[in-house]
Amino acid sequence: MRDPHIDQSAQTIDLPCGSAGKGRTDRWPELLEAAAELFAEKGYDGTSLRDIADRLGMLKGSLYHYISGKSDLLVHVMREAHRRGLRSIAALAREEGPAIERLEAIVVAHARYVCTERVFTAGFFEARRHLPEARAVEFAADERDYRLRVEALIVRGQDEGALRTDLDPKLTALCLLGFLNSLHLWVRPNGVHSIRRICDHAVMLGLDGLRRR
Amino acid sequence: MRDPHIDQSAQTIDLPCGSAGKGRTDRWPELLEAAAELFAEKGYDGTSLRDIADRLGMLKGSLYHYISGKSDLLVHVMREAHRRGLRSIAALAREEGPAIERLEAIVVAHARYVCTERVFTAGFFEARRHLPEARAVEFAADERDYRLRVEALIVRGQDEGALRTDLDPKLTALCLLGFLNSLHLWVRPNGVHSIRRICDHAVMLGLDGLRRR
DNA sequence: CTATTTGCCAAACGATCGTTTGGCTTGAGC
DNA sequence: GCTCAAGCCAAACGATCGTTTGGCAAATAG
Repeated sequence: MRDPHIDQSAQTIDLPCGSAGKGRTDRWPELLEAAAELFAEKGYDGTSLRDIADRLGMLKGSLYHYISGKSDLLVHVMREAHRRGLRSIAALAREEGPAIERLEAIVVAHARYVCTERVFTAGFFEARRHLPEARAVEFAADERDYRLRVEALIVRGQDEGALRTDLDPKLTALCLLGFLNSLHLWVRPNGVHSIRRICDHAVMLGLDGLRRR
Repeated sequence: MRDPHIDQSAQTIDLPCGSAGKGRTDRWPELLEAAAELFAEKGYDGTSLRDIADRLGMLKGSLYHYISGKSDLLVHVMREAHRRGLRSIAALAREEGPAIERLEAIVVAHARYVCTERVFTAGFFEARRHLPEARAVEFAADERDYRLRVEALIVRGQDEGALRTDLDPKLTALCLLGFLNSLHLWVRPNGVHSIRRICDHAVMLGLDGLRRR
């Protein structure tokens, strides 16, 4: 069986399917979206291949033309989530300028991504839970790198006099990122609060604090 | 089959088992702890009754002397989590005194509970996902009540001049509680950070903010 | 002592799971 | 027109799931 997805380089942003064909139907994007959506909604173990196939209007056995197995979808959901947001957000941590401004930009971008790409964010964390250790390391390095850069920004913010010095950089980074990564758990797609306001409040809670100055 | 658990009033703090017996083995607490632990670790659908029975050293069929079915465990895990912490934490929101002090007390107590009772907190949110709508309303009312009280405290804190007035009370309460409820996702039981320090940082992030004053 | 209940085992049930196989249909390339 | 691969259906596989049933051994009550 063909499997153009497994070996696809994580560096490219091309669709995992090597569809250079012209008029052929290729439902890989649909499959990926359906898998992420169902994983986010019902969990990995709670989603059967039949559920996914139903959403595409096909039988579960037919999915094996696109994937090598159910666990295969986990990796691709994570890669897609990774591709859609984490990489570009992490890039913000590498730019220059005052640390406090970089932190603000990161918080806003991270919050915006988690809120707008709710499905893939939830799918990402759901997938990570069920990924075997060997597969998880592929993404763990990037996450760790991202967290360390935020940590470094906090340290630099302290040195530059913008951030209070009585907090532990690592613990603070964990709190901040943990908070941002949990937004998708309660933010609702068509909720009463606009994403813009949610991002504003994320900055207020994360950086400014609630206390009056 | 007996089922002393289903009809047990949610008001008492007695163990769900009516074990007035003297020397009998009654492994209900073990069962509850094992279920919560496995649900938190592997998820509800990822945990089989055989997994739970194995941890107690018995066969899966034997569990039906304690429960009426697998979904039954969900309700009991949530009730236990509810009993252990949420009720006492919510009580803090009803006490008197300056709003800002009440908020601080709530944040500390909530963070401490989520960190110390990691298993039942994770089990609580895992259980809530898989609870049928009809069962979920039993707990939704308490959660909503708790959130509304935090909201009211934020409003009062604004009126008293302790909190900044440019934030939306409801959205802020959602952010704050969402942050606290997500601590269990990355806090590790025997991690390098003490619970005390984690609580301190939760207050810093949630109330004081990171910026230097 | 006997009678009854508790706690658990042993075995089986139907249902559903992920996965495999073989074949049909359609459209592209030569 | 022929060839070949893509895309999907149909049917089956063994494994595991939650659940039920019958029964045995020990402890309790009378």
